[in-house]
Amino acid sequence: MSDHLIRQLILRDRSLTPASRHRLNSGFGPSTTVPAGEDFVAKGSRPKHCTVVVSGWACSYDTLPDGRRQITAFHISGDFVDLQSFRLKRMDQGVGAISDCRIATLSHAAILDITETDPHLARLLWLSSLVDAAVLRQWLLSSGQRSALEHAAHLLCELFTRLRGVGMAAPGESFELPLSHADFAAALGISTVHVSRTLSELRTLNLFQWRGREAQILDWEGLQRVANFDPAYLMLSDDPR
Amino acid sequence: MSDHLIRQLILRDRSLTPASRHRLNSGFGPSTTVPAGEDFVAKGSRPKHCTVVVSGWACSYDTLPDGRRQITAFHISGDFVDLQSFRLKRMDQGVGAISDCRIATLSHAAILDITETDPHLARLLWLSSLVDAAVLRQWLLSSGQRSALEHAAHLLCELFTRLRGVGMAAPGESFELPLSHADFAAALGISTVHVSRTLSELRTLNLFQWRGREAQILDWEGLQRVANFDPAYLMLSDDPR
DNA sequence: CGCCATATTGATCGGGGTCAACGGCTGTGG
DNA sequence: CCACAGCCGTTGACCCCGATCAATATGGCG
Repeated sequence: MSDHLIRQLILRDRSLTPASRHRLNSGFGPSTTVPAGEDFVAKGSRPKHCTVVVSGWACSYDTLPDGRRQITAFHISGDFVDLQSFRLKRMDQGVGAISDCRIATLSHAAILDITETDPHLARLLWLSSLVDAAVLRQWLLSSGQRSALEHAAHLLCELFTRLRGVGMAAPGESFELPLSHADFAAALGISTVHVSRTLSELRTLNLFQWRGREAQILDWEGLQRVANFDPAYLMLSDDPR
Repeated sequence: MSDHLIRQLILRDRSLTPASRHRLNSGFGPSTTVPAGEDFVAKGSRPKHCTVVVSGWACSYDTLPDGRRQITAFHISGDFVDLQSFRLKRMDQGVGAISDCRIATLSHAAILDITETDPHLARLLWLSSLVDAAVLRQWLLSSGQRSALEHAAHLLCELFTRLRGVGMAAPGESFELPLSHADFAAALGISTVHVSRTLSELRTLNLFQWRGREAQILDWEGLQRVANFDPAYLMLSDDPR
């Protein structure tokens, strides 16, 4: 179990005690691997545990009967992919691997026990699901009000900020973005053709470039300005403001 | 304090004890009134309590600097409007009254105490925020993939089902829908002009009609079919399935 | 090397936006 | 009791962002 989960939690609450950290870590089973493209949580299932991404990229998605597909979240190293399953019981969406992934699970029984005996840690898990919801609200704002260019820029700002939170990206450097244009399109709610045109516009504006699995932000200030991005909702920095 | 909040919680967990119910209820301050159109939770504020709608309709929304506005949730009687403020501290959106509202508040201190000493009730509050997130995922799916007609139908199905949950709507009867077309448009992410056209199409299809504040579903099965609506995500029925 | 996925580019189409004029309701003051 | 204002909803005309269709690169991999 990599420590990216703990690292994210500490970014959100410095007062997490070593005892709680250890307790959380020791609750996980051994990590397993999932090949790219394979689902590891099925829509409609009733999981008995919650899953964390240890390495690689995954996404949550929902589909309409005729095949239209909406990605509702991207999950990177250290993210819970289905914390909601602890209480919702039945998955209202599927979760699949985008790249080859390693994943680890924490049983619902263990989480129940945390809520009974470690309220501080329990509140932190609750916070984690609240941040997921805050991200969803931003996606909804983007989907409803932002243009394709603004929407793409905003999503890239979000992903970069989150990757930075677990040390997988740094300002000025390129970072790994193992998505296909089809994934990106399913997250933005636009066609793959328009993804291609939108990315080429971002490149033309000297804001962002992406070739294969390697992406790079060329103008961080400019990209945030286009997107109207404010990272506060991600709760990944300690500055109290 | 009306009992719609408790009613909703019990729909989601029958095992809520009378002691917990009483404890929750007695934590609320006296209810106050808010006139239609007025905001009662400001974006960027740091609330010290969470607010519940006792009667009337409210909405959460976010705006872009140039004025584009996205409603992210409608709140009816018995709904928490900002449960996330308990942990997120800073509101990432505003909440305003759509019709004249009565509201009541529960201090963060009281919620903190609940998490320390009544884990069962705490889990139920957590569930409540998880259902809010499930609703958001449906809104995102609608916004990204459904046509305006499907999207409108889906939102109407959601609202009707939730109103029924608190006894404010019944199959075959008309119900109060105190929204303007502008509100509806800001929730769907379309223009008011297109709201008008879309509603007129629903009327033409004999699915739904709405005049002034009074709305009526003409064909519940048909409306759900157009919307591809499955109420399971709202967690408002007890059937275990 | 050749295959199949994925990405790009061009041409055309269409859902929904924008602009504008009009109609209907409600409230307020004369 | 009417006049009129203001807001909200409706309808028509036209426009544009992004969808769709189609042809053409590109590239990872057996």
